[in-house]
Amino acid sequence: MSDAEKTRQNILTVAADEIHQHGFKATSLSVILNRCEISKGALYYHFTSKMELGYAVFEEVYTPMFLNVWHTPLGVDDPVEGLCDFLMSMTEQMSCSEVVCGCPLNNLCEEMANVDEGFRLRILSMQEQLNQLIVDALDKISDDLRENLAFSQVGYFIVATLNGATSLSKSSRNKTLFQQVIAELCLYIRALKK
Amino acid sequence: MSDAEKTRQNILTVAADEIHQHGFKATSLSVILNRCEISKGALYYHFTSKMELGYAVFEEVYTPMFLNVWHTPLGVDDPVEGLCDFLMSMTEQMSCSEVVCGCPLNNLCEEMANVDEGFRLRILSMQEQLNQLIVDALDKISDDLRENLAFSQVGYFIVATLNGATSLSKSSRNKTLFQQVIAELCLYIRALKK
DNA sequence: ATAATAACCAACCGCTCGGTATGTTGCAAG
DNA sequence: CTTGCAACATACCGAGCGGTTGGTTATTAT
Repeated sequence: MSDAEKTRQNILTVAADEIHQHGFKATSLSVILNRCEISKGALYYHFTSKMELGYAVFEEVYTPMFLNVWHTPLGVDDPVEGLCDFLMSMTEQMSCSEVVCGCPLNNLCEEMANVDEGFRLRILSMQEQLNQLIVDALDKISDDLRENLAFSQVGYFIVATLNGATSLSKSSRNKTLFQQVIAELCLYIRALKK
Repeated sequence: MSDAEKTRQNILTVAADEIHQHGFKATSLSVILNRCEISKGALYYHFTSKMELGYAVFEEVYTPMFLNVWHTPLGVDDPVEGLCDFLMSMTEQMSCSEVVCGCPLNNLCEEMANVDEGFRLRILSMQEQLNQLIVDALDKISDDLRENLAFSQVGYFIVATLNGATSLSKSSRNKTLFQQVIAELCLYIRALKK
């Protein structure tokens, strides 16, 4: 990797962390510059504006991260148990920053979806992809599931509840409420089976 | 009501709307001043800082609004049906601003819970009160409900899912996803009964 | 050897922000 | 009649923001 590419990747990594911690609007370019130990010229050489930097973070950091994180538990033989295991292990391995800062995708959705069309469409696409992962997984074992289930509806329900659960952990500053919601969510998911 | 009190109430109403639309940090005092047609001196006569204004909006506008909105559907003879009716009518009566701007409580939770302790504690208290309303309602008809239900857990689950649903409607800019999640939530709620 | 370009750096700009200090007005009590 | 305070208005401040401009350096092609 060339030096220039290293610089770019470093900016993306640091920016992703800052945006996760403080949101997009409250993220200061000068803080990113300080952490990367570069000048403003360097940043504006690689990105044309703060907005483009935000889009790049979304596409090159958040998107692959999310697809990867969800792909694994849904790819196993029994995605229902895969999902539940995944959710339960989330509550255990959840770092302090995740308890406090929430999910990057959900954060950006709350903050930016209604003020910037570029972010909105990227977020929407990501949500649809996640939902499709769930739908595909459920399709795979549809024989073991209850009749009359609307898979897409179920997928969005799961994603929505998970987002709401992270939101609750923000205000309580601990995992308890999150764990409770996840526990109830697992009950719901397991009840999808016949 | 004295003139001074009218001014104060007007500030609170306008600020509540601005905060709902743009979030707390992105809400500009000068915009509030313009909409209220008052000077900065007037605002700082009634409130000592932007933060105190935010707290006042939360306590004097949002809190009573939320308690009132939730109290009605949970107070009926069958709160399970009351809740479902309430949720379904929400999806119908949902105004454009609510689709786009989301729930004020959830917005503030996402934006402020991890950066300001004052907001965090107020939000947490509000969430606990809402949860208690649900728990009380379920207690009332516990004989008709399944055994081994953790009412508090169920309450937070419902609140979390609802929040996640509003989040989804932000990125899709229409009610469809919201309606789907709510429909699935109603299925879950009705399944609480024996 | 020189010219060109990629990859930066430092200084600065206009703007908006929350907040403050001081000035003004109307009414009510003495 | 005037004194005093509640209820504002006006003007200003420093800080931080995203973004721009004009260099500078190292590498590469000719």
